[in-house]
Amino acid sequence: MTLATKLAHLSSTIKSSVNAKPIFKPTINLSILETHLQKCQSFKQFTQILSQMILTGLIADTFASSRLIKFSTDLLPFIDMSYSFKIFAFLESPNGFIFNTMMRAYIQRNVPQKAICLYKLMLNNNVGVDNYTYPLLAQASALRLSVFEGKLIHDHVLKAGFDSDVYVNNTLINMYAVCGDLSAARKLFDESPVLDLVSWNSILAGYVNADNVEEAKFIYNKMPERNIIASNSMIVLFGRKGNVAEACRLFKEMPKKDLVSWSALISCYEQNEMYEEALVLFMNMIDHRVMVDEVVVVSVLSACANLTVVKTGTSVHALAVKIGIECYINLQNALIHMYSSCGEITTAEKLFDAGHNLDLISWNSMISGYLKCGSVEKARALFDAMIEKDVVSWSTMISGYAQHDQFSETLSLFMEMQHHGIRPDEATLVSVISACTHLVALDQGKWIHAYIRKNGLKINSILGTTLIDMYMKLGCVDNALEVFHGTEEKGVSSWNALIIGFAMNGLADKSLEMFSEMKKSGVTPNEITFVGVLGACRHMGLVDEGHRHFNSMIQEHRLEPNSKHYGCMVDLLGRAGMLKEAEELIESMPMSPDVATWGALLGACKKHGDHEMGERVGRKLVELQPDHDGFHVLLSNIHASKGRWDDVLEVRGMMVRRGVVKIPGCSMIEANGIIHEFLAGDRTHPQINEIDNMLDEMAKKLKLEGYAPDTLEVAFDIDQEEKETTLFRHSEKLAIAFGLITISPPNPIRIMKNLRICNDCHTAAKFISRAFDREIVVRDRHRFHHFKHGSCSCMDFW
DNA sequence: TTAGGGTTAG
Repeated sequence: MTLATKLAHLSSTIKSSVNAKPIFKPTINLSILETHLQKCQSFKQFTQILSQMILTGLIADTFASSRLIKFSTDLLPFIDMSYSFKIFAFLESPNGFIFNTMMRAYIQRNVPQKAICLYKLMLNNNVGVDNYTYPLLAQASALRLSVFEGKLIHDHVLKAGFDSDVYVNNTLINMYAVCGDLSAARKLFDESPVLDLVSWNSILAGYVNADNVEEAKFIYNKMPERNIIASNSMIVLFGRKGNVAEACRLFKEMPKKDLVSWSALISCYEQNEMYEEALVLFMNMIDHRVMVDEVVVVSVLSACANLTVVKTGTSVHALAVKIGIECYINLQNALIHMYSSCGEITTAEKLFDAGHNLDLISWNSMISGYLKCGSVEKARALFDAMIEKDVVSWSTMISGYAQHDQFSETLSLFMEMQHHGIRPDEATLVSVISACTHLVALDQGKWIHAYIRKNGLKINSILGTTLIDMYMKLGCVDNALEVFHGTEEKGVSSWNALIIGFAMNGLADKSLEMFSEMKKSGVTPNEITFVGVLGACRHMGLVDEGHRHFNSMIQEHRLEPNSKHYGCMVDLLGRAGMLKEAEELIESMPMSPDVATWGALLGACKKHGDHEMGERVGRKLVELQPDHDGFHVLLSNIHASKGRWDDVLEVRGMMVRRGVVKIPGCSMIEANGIIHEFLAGDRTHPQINEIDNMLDEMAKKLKLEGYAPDTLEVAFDIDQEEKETTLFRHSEKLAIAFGLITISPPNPIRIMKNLRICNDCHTAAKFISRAFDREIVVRDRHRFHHFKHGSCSCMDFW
């Protein structure tokens, strides 16, 4: 559309929109126009001025119409841009001034493409461009992030001969920098005949935003004059790069600081997880009577959220109200986030309900707040109510499920996320993988690993650790190793996952080997490392080596052993039959021994048949934790193994009186992507008949192999044959039978049990692995058992 | 004659 047709088209619109018949005789002229416009209070008054201008013909005066356009686009908030454009289009021959004003208005409203269109219109209609036009065009290209367009503008600048105008050059430098073409920006900067402070700041900003510390430092050091904006940018850059010391040094050296300087350093602390320092500096800032605004308050609130200091957060909130900045959307987000992070969900709820036009961040904060205080359902309801969700919303909800042990929901929500085409990030995948681990969903876990590889996602230290942990816990040692070697940033946790994983899988020597390799590579072991190392010794029965590591932990690495480490040692000694030493170690503990430690000793008593000590420890334990099912069961089993059925009944009676419910043994197995669960004696599985047949076949084959049921495991006073039947319907055996039917060789049959595998099932599994020539992997509450050719990786030491 | 401007930092 040419300008002429455009004008013709629009002049009819504008004529009908203004009051063509003013009540008063039109009196307007150039000398009073400015006063009228300044006094103009409403759209109606404005249309009266406009109609008077049309009727008097004043509109044809370019100066008058340029004032009209300036007021309508910039000074009168009740006139919208489309109306201004109608006036503009109505003008017979707008000059360069008027074009520039319109372009500026479009750029301010973030519609740069219209500014570019106007420029084309200018060229087509031979409207003279000037040195004010090009900075606007450079800015428009910068907003559109189009170097292509920016280069064209640059060409026009050269042709039109404005290349020695410092404004023009500065906006072009900025355009190149914003669009990421730093070499073009630098070339222009180096070749520009005119440079001022803004030129230096613009090129510096380019390097700062590109995180190019070298070049930024070079420019900063060469600047003819240190200016506050440049120093502020450098603080920001150092902060982003984690170089807090440099940022601090620069801040201290600055002869003059402004609000942004303080705020930059506070945010630097906040970004580098130095939350306390951020708060201290903020207090300092207030003491120095520096003005505070909403940006710095947002940083400070985030620090409060991370430190969960709701008291400080509340006073910062009060300050925000006092200085009248609480209406800012970012501030509202920060407040809601702070309160919900601190567990003050009711306060967060109030702000959330009262706020309007709150953005995604607030919704996400509320979801995580609800999850933090355990209201999974409320979180889900809010999540479902969201019209727009981002990856954070999905990840928050997904990890919420995982944190509340709702692993099936974790996976199904992840599937839904995929369905919506949302790309998961590392945080999402960590939760999903951990859910796979808990559900023994190896196929799904492998699928996610493949997804990571296919999509080229970076395996950072946390994600790597989660994957290693999954493969180890699912008995896939080789895959775990492969992930470990493929992880670039190996943190102490990556090593830990490997050390613990090897130990768990019965490869204690590998575990200890890794430990020395870890030390060689310069990674400092932590408490968790020693849980793995001592665990490895425990699984192998390496009493001396265990002692050595335990002592080195204290003497060499200056780590304080916690109850877990003591528990390991007690278990190690106890299993080796050194019951006396184990009991002494418990008594020497600096902290009061936890139930797990006593439990380890109780287990050892049972194993070594120390009835006297077992009873003593057992009674202590049931007193210590009267609601714990396992200890009652263990105590009653000790009695049962001695055939003391009266005592068994007494313990069982105690359990009934105390309302202790024995957690039923449950085995899980994944087949074709579906998780199947079996309880002892379970007959609910749809393929129960086939399973029954397989159980019969198993029984026959096992008898031939010489298997004898270990009826001592059945702690009920029932007859022998009945005991054998009960034994043969243990959940592990049901799962193995099901595995034999559904999982084709050579794939191993992988089973997870919530409790420890019982003696008889352990023996039976060994026999089955030989009789059926199948590999069986059972992960129980404690560790792994890889059954192959009639023996187990734990070498019967568990 | 009168009128209009650019850039950077938390």
